[in-house]
Amino acid sequence: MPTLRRWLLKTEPGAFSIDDLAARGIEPWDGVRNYQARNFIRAMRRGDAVLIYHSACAQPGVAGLAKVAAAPRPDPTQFEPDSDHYDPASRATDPRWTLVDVRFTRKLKRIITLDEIKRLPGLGDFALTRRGNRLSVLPVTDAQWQAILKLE
DNA sequence: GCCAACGTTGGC
DNA sequence: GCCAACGTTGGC
Repeated sequence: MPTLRRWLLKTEPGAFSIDDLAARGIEPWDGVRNYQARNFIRAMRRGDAVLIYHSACAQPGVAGLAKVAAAPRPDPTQFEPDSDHYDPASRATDPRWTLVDVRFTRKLKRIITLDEIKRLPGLGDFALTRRGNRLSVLPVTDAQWQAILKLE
């Protein structure tokens, strides 16, 4: 039995919020165009647990929980000329960008804010609270996961 | 809307 | 391969 891992996915709620994910059930997490984030996506496995994080909004923070619904697969939007995420340099024989399908688990009772998370002691090295943090997909340790959810 | 951080691009 | 310019992210 492989170890299930934990991740954090950012989304701008103005574009796609936890409520949108709740309504959709499963959503292909497309449009990630950063190599470090992509490499984390490629490391994901079906069943991995995910924190859904609202960014670039009035109250940045963790809004809900989800799971990786299936193994990573090529992001089809990279081949769609009309897509904002079109990448003319990507080849079908060797797709550059990858996505996972994300399944809604539940919405938190309240937003656990970035400010609260920053104040947590003992988080260790955490990409979310690192200076200049811009990664939209990042790993979460068991200890970080538990410390964050304990705030709910 | 501002701006710091930081990834990417492209001239050389 | 260097590095300045540029674009994007995201907190505030």
